[in-house]
Amino acid sequence: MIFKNLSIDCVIFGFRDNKLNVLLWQPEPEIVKKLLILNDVYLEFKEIYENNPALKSDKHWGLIGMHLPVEEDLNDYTKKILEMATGLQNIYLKQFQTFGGINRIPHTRVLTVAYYALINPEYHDLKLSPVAKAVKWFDIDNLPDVAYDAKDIISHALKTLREEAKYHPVGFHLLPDKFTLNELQTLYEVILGKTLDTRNFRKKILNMNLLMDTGEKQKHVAHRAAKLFSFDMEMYNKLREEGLNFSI
Amino acid sequence: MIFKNLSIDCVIFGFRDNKLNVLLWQPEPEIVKKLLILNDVYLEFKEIYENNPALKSDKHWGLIGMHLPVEEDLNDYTKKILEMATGLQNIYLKQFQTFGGINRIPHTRVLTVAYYALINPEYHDLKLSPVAKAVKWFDIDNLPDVAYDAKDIISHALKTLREEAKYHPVGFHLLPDKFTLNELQTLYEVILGKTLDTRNFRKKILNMNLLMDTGEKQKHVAHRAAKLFSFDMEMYNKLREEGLNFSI
DNA sequence: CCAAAAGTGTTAGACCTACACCCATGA
DNA sequence: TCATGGGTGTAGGTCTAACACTTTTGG
Repeated sequence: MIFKNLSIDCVIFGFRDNKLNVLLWQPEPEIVKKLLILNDVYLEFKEIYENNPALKSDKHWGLIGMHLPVEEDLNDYTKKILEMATGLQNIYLKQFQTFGGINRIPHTRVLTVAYYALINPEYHDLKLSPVAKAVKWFDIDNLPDVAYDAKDIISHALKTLREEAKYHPVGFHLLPDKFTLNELQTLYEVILGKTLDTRNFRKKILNMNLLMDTGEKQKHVAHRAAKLFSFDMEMYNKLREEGLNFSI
Repeated sequence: MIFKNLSIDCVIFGFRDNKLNVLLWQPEPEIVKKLLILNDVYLEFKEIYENNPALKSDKHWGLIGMHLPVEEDLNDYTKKILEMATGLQNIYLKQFQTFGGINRIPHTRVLTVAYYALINPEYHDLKLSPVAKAVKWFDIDNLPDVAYDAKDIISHALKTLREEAKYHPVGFHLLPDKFTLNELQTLYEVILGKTLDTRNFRKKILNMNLLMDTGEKQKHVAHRAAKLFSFDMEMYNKLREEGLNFSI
């Protein structure tokens, strides 16, 4: 049994080509069917699906999400949805808002608990996901037509992420294990929406003792190769707890 | 019609006797009945009520909240609940988390959208509320027995409030319109859980240009009378947007 | 050797911290 | 006049902001 009036949506952020992207899906009938069978909720879901023509449109994309089964824990089930959609485990995930407007979805009343997730698209293996064919990254400044109030949800997620990134070192989840200082700087410029001074940025970051020099360097680049850093989990967890001021 | 598996809970914070307090209620049958009739949802609510013996206990207190009527907007309805419970309008209110654990409430599955509110107890008129007799302030470090997972919800609310207070000037909602710098300092000491240096606190606060000297002073106090300040709404809104570092 | 990005240091000003005494008031 | 809390200044250290050139690499 699922809650017909309660769904979960995930705004999955990734950092690609120096831009923030969001992972959206387009529910194709075959894929939806597969998903539903996997979850033993076919009939109920089918009803919801049939009653929502927008879900079948091939012009509209949607946030990755589902209705919550009655017997599932809210947070745990969201993790399952994410694993299914990305093939990744241990994703950074944050519940940020529950949307409960009256007319957000026509002809029915559904509340949506919204989460955002931060992943590194490099590690995201579309082939591992049963919904692979319908999943695609979109530049956050260039979203397609999107179902219902997904745009609101995305912009709210972005606002919350920006706020969080000011004071907590969350941005790292969007990078590969090894990254250059310039990649990190660009990421923060994109998240915070302003340009940063390179020298000051480096000083500040390195002073936090958050980064470890891996000893490796970039390879095959047509310019001086940059050092690769990874981040120190222990310090990361400490700074996450304490908070920090990143509003450079 | 109400959502039987979706409720709203409000953690209402007030600042009394130099301590953070929470407003809790004890649903007495008469009062519950009144509430239910007011909301035209008597029968459904009665069923929920009858099936939850904990709600009738006179040992347990609960957060102020109700199930959401299907035709009501989530945020708007929460405001209504608050107005009903406190007699106040325009309360500072923040949705901070939706609780969706499987066994949070025995024998039934209810998800709860939780909010916290900040009010100044001075202005809170119990007589204006239809649930007046059952409502009481409790010191946050000295809570009574509480229904279900209310303790979790309260401690989560407190954590979120602390986090918010570090970077946004929200504490002011807990004070009367006119207050002394020492009241403000004590409030921040309580919220942040540490003592602050008086001289440094004053310098920092006054430098923000957030406070206006009302020209008035305390009266009838057995010591030098302190200046009364109010705060500048314009600057307040600016600082709320921008964020600030209050982690003194 | 050229293009492209990596990497680096200094200075002036702002802000933070630590710290101790006199002042105004009512009882 | 005393008890109580209100109110103030300074100095040293740390952090921030602004700013331009040299280094390394592959093509």
